[in-house]
Amino acid sequence: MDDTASTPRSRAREQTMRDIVRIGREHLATDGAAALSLRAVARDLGLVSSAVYRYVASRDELLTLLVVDGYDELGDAVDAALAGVDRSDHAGRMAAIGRAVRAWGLAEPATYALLFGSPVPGYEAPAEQTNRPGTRVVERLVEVWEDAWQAGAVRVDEGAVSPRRLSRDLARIRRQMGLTVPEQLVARGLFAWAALFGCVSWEVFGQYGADTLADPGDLFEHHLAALVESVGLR
Amino acid sequence: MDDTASTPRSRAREQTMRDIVRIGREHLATDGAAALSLRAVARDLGLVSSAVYRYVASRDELLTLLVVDGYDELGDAVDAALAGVDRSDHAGRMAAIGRAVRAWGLAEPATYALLFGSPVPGYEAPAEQTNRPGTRVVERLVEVWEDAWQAGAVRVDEGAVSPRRLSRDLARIRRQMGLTVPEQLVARGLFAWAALFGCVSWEVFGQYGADTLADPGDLFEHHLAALVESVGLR
DNA sequence: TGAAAGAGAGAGCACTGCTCTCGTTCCATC
DNA sequence: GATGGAACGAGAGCAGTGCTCTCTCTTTCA
Repeated sequence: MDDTASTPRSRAREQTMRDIVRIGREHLATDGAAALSLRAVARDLGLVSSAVYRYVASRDELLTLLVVDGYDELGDAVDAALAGVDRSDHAGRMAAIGRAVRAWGLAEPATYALLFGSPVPGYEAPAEQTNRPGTRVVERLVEVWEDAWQAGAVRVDEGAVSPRRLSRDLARIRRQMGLTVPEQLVARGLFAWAALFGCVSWEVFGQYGADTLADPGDLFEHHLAALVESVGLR
Repeated sequence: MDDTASTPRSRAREQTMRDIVRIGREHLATDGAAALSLRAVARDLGLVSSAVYRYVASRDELLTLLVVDGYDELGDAVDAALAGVDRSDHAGRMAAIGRAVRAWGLAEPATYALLFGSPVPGYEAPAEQTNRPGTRVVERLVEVWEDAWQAGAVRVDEGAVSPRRLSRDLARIRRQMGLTVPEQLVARGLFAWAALFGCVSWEVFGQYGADTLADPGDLFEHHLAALVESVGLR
């Protein structure tokens, strides 16, 4: 709590920081990451462009703020969705995560694109700020699979994965995350993770084409079934 | 053949157009789509910026040229990969398509991002120019599944897909493409299509993290097995 | 109370996409 | 074969961008 050290100036500063992120998100939503302009944010803020550099060192740093903000919002959405599903309903929990990701991606396509679309050229999200919020979703997925495994609700080969090089990597991941699931399930989990976001991206980015599907949500439910099946949940 | 109507000027024009696309691709590869600058292309071409507007109406039109060029190169890569696989080896053909997409994506990440990553804000690829080259890969995939189905090499539910709204869409797609495969396989095909590109995007866009895997190609082979399985190929 | 730090304004640099005008060069048609 | 028109390249210019530097004024804290 540094409320104790709060002066009028420091409070004003925090408010301005919040405003910058808020306005930045609005611009991101309307114009996309490539067109995100510090000058335009400054204008909306009623400041001259140079003044915002008191708060944000560069355009890239603003992007980082928006990345962290986006990951957190997505993480919160997933957590909220999971709150309504029984812990023993593993397939239901996995589907809930998928639906939450899809719903958030469709609601915030620009932020979704910033997080999961093309990397912004010349910009690398600083790992120390984005790693933790950025792994919230996959952590939840892993939790579901681990729960399901321990409940005996996963049908999967238990043999080692080939080649040995991959098997070593999967074993290390297992160890680092403290999992009891077999290597095969780690591999299938990585597949389901990438495939889930592939399905969502395909829809958010409009790859299906405009008039192909009456309601893409119907197809997504079908995709979810395939994803649940791919990790062997029953 | 409009070689007959070829004048020195028209030939020079065609050469300049080719140069613009070539230099544009170089800039795309080094700086990404967002940083693609007509002025920089003009400089490399030895022209003043306004002169390139004689050839390309706008930055967006240059993007369209690069999109078409990219789709065609990817399509050629997939066709070349398929040429080496026996027509009756359906799983092998599907895997070959996947490997070709992955290899091309890793070799041309900027163009891959332009085609399959975040949409460029304010830019919509004109369907009449990009539709045909843009559907070459999925057409090949569909061919493989259709072949496999007709050879009795697919294990899939034959019942109608629910809900009825989705079933109607899938039936229409079946009809429009002249397929004999059941609706369930169309749905699974759409899943495999999106999931395949999800797996490739995850790798090209660096979502796995830098030091997670010794050779991501090993994991991709595992992903391919899951994809083949997801459409019921045997 | 006075020095230090924070905040905003404004000018400026190099860059962008794009438009307009101006001579020059080529080419098809009379 | 001359000629009018189209194509071409250059250059200036507009409005925008990220970012830096300097200047002034205000707040904070010792």
